[in-house]
Amino acid sequence: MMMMKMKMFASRDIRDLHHLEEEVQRLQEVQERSANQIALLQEVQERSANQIALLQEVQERSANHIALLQQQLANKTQDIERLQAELQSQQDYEEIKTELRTRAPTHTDDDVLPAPSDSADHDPVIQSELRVHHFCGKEEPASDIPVENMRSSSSSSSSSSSSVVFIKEECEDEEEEEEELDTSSVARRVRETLQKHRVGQRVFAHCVLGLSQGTVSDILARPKPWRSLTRRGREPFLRMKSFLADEDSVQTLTVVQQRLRGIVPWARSPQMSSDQLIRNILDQNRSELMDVDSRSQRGSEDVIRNILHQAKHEMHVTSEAPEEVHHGTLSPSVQSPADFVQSIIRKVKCEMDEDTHPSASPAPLSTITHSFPTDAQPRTQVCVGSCEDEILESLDLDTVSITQRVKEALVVNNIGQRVFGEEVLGLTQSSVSELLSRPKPWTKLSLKGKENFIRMHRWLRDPHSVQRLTDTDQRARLKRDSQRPSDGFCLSDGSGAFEAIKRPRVVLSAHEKDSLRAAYQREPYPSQHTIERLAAQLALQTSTVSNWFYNYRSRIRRDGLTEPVQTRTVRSPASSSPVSSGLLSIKQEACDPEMEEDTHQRTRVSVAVQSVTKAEDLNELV
DNA sequence: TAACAGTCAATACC
DNA sequence: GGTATTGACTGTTA
Repeated sequence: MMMMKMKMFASRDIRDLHHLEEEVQRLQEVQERSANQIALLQEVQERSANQIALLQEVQERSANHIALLQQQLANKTQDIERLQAELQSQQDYEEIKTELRTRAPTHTDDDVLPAPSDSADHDPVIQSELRVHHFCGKEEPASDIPVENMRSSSSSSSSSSSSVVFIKEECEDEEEEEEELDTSSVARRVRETLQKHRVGQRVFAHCVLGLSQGTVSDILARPKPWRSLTRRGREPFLRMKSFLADEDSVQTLTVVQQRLRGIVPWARSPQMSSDQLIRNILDQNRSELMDVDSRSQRGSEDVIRNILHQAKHEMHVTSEAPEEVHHGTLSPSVQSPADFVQSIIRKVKCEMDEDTHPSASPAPLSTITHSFPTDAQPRTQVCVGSCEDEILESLDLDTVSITQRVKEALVVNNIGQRVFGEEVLGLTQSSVSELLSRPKPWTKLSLKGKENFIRMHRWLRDPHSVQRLTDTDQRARLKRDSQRPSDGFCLSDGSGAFEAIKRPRVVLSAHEKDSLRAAYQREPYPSQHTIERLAAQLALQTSTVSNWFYNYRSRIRRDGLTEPVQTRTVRSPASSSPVSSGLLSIKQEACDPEMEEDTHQRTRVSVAVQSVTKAEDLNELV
């Protein structure tokens, strides 16, 4: 009995002991957690202190920028006043006009250029320059047919190509397309002609083919065989053929080139492009509006009239160049003259409002982001002047952090990349996808590339941005649902005029890609001969091969620059790719952009990624 | 003027 | 249906 009682006590003691041990363990855990929390709090406190210090620094920088801006604006105003005085003193306008006309003896300005506006007497310099810009800029004119022998009816140039000035009657002879052209010969002859007459590819590209210089360079350097060209691809060669057949066309192009090189040399520096001229006009508008503000609306009517006047000039340019006129751009979607003029005034005023009230937004970003509209035309870039360039250069955003936060916000709020892209960045879903998954370091971005991150940054800072986007998304969904045709297909305008002829997308096979990759390893910058040989071997078009090399190099570089994830895949050193100055503490070989999924061919290496979060990162401040 | 950066559209993928 | 990829394109840069 005694023994049994002792055993009972013993077992109770053991249980108590276990309980005590568990209690102690729990207490230790609690203690540990508390210690961690204290450490965390200290860290947060420390970080907050740093942020406050940085905020002060940024505020200081802001103040400096504002002072700089004010100084530069004052300087500009003085310059403009001086220039206006000089312009008024110009007495040789008629002489200059005469001289301009005599530059093209067989084709008068009135032939070459669109009808002058009702304000032709405004500014001879701007007039002349705008005319040249108009003539040679990228455009889709319905009636911009400059030279007599270039004339085609406005109705005949309703196709995608603009200029196409040297084709007398486009597609008037359908049978011509049946005739096989020696594209190499045509390209060679065009190259020789351009060289002989010292006409640049840019002028030729815009005025004759309605294409960009880069595209024309490619066409001339690597003409595809006639038989492998699509109808669309044959068009430039037909135009080139007509161009070669018409001596007047060559002469006219020479005149155009000369005009671009040397027209009214006293009006601008040799480096100044027509685009810059338009930019200057907008800068001038801005200064004038600043005058309006600062002088209590004194003379406001004159200023506004002047702006309207200049806007009309721009409209003259852009209405026939609906794509984009750089810098002084206006959205192609702006259709009516009234809208056009209003948009200029609105945007310039908007800029001025923000410039003149810098204190409304303390962060330096506020002084530049006003250039990026919040409406549905985000690609429109107005007046990115030298001041803003300077500010942009001084910024240093953490692109990885921005994209991560944007991605989180989109996921949490169930917002799609498509909506975000269209509403916030003015980009397509695919571009957003690329941007978010592979953000380049800030320092490696061009000015244009930085814009996207500034927009995202601003979007993140805006407390109402998510709600707005959610609303927009819902409205878009409702609209889509209500407009969705029952049969899933409809013509855009009933006439089928806008029905695009879809070109089948080239999809390279695994074998073709392997061959191209192997070729890249041997020769990252293949010669023309190599490209042709590869194209022949793989039965591909030369442009496909060269495009593949361009894209491959580009994406190799991109993947060398961007590494947002903690783990990445790399290939053997033998297939190394160019790497850039590093944000990565351990810089690995850039992975093959087209081998991303092919884990069997690579080793997976964990890479410690150095935190790219810089202390001065503005993101930390918001 | 060749190469590049940025982008789009088609399409593959999940 | 949303996202990622990629061939092709345009405008810019060196």
